[in-house]
Amino acid sequence: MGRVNSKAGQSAEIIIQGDCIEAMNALPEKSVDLIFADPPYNLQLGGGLTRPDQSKVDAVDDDWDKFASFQVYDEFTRNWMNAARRVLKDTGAIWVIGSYHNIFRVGATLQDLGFWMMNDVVWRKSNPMPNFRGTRFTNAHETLIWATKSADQKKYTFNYDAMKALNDDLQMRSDWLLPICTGGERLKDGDGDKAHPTQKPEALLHRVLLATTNAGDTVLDPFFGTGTTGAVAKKLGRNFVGIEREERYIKVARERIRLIKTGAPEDLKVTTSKKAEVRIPFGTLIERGLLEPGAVLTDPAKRHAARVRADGSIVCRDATGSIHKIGAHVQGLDACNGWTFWHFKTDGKLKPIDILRQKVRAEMGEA
Amino acid sequence: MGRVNSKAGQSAEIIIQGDCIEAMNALPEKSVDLIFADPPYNLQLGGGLTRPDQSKVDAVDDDWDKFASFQVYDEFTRNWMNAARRVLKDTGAIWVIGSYHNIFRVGATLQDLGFWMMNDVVWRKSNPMPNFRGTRFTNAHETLIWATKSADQKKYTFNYDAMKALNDDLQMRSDWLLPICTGGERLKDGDGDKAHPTQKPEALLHRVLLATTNAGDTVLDPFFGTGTTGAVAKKLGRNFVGIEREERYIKVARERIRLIKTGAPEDLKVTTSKKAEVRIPFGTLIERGLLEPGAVLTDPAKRHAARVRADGSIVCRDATGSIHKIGAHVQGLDACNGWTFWHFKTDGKLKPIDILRQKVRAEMGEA
DNA sequence: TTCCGAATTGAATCTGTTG
DNA sequence: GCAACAGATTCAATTCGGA
Repeated sequence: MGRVNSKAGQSAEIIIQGDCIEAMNALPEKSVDLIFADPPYNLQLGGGLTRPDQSKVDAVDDDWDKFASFQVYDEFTRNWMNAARRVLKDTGAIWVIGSYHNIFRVGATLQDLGFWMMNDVVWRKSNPMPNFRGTRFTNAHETLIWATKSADQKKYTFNYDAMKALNDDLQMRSDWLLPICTGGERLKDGDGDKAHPTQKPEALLHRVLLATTNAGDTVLDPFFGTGTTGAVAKKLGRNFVGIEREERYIKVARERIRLIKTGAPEDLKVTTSKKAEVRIPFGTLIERGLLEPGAVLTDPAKRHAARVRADGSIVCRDATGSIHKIGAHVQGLDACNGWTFWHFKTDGKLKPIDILRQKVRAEMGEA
Repeated sequence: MGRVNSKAGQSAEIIIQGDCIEAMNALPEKSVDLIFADPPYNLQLGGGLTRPDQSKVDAVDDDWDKFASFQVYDEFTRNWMNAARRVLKDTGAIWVIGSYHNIFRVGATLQDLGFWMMNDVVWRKSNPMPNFRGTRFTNAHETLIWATKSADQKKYTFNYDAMKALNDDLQMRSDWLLPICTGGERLKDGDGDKAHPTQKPEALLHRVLLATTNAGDTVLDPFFGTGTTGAVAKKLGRNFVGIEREERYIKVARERIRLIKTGAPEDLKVTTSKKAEVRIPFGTLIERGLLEPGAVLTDPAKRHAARVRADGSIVCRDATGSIHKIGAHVQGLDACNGWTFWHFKTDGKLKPIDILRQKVRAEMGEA
């Protein structure tokens, strides 16, 4: 076990190689604001699975997902959660993600240890793997649990208005529709194979960190893998500590995070008060990486320019608000359809942001 | 405790008033096909919970009693689940619905008792109650767990094709979007207040029963409430046994169910899978003269050719065997469905031999 | 270069009957 | 109980290759 990467200064990025329990016990107590944990799911797969076209499904058969029994898994869970609890500030919170194989044990253990559940959140996958044999319902979601350190903890971070802004000025619900991690975001090893079997999408972490941390907070991920938590934390100006046992994952994570740029502080500010109404969640574009925080939008004639912030609000000179509100403001009008007014540059051409919305709609299928 | 309503004949509708554990223990073992359970999680409303030693549990909403209350709840859960397990047929299954307050304990207990999870299913509420104080995500879903009696249980009911038909010919996913129970469906008492605080929508039970029971099966609901399970079971031609402690809920349930009419048998038929159809050996086609010995079969691209022999085996170059074996062999695969792979020429066109099988099935159906 | 069809792939507790 | 074998079974998104 050893510290791999540590940077002093305004942004701490720490990756520790080793067992997560030992590593957490070596950290100062009550030192982190949020823990995001993606522990092994304890899948119990039978023989090989083939698709109808007889191709083979690449199973998660790694050693780190092998447990002898529920009892052994529960003990593992209690141990890492106790270590996590120690390093968590009293005002801190924890997120754990899992599937039906493990999430009920995870949830019960959280409660047993005194964590207090705020929500269970369902990640609905827009493109899950089908059930090839027609034996069950398509396993189309995973479950996240968000819990504070204790029941009597009244202070915790929840950026309610930022979530609302991200969701078209409707309260963010407990079910989130997001695609799984594929395409360019999916990290590959030298052979072109996936670098990690269970890489999570950045959009998921974006929402988690935006909702329950503030810029400058420290996020701990005890099952760091290829570093999605670190990548999004850096992008959003949060400090992070990642712990990972496998050197090969750390290597990938370091290179990945090296290339990430932190958004400018003014872009990372999130809405703290009510804003004008919007119809389509513009924030989804940022969450999904179609626009970066800090991206510049202009009108077709380039008379006005605005900067995009992480929660989907935009800034033009002194004014902050939705794409519609700011669009109306700069034109001196009462109303404006921001989707067609604001443009972004791609391939040297200005295009309305509405084409990005269409892209998202196409990807997400139903509303 | 007493039996309130029992009807002999083709459709059994039984409502039992009393404690669900005692009542289940009084039923014959291995007698029900499906259990649907909506257990209480608010221990105060659950009322009359007792510890194993029969001592009364007092108010459990104080922080100091959180751990004690989880233990008591787990004990309660183990007790009713064990009783449920006893009355369940070996081919039977159980559904349990809950929210984050109790579902993790319920799920872990199911696993501890040997039930085998098939899916966790998310009921997404299209019209959830908002979070008025803006302190959390809108609690917009509940979780259902579908589990069979044991891991090595190979036979269970899942009407895959019926679910697929219900979902526009796409596999039914594990997330279901349904409205909460309101309007005319919501039962009221004499004062116009809701008769039961957590009445479930019939649409939810409709999907559960259609997916995992057949007409004529017996469904048990140990927390019957105002009888949604019974109402839908009757509508769909399933027998049911409902157990409920409170007389006032039973009264409402009886009147409700009395008004329900069972659908006509032909309307209750659902789309079935090919697996359920009669098996036709390939040799039958030759026997019946639909293919002559010596007939030539090819794949759609005409890359491979095989000759049919009198006993239903086929020959391709040196290899002899079943249509499936040879189909797999020539493609270099482990398996192949010979019915759809091999084609024969008729009217100058290539057609899969599967249409001949369909012809035989149609003829057998008439006979 | 662009467009269209084919191929690939993702945290999966993934068959049933006969001999 | 195990081996052999029949034969049923997939959605969304991206990438690749040929026209």
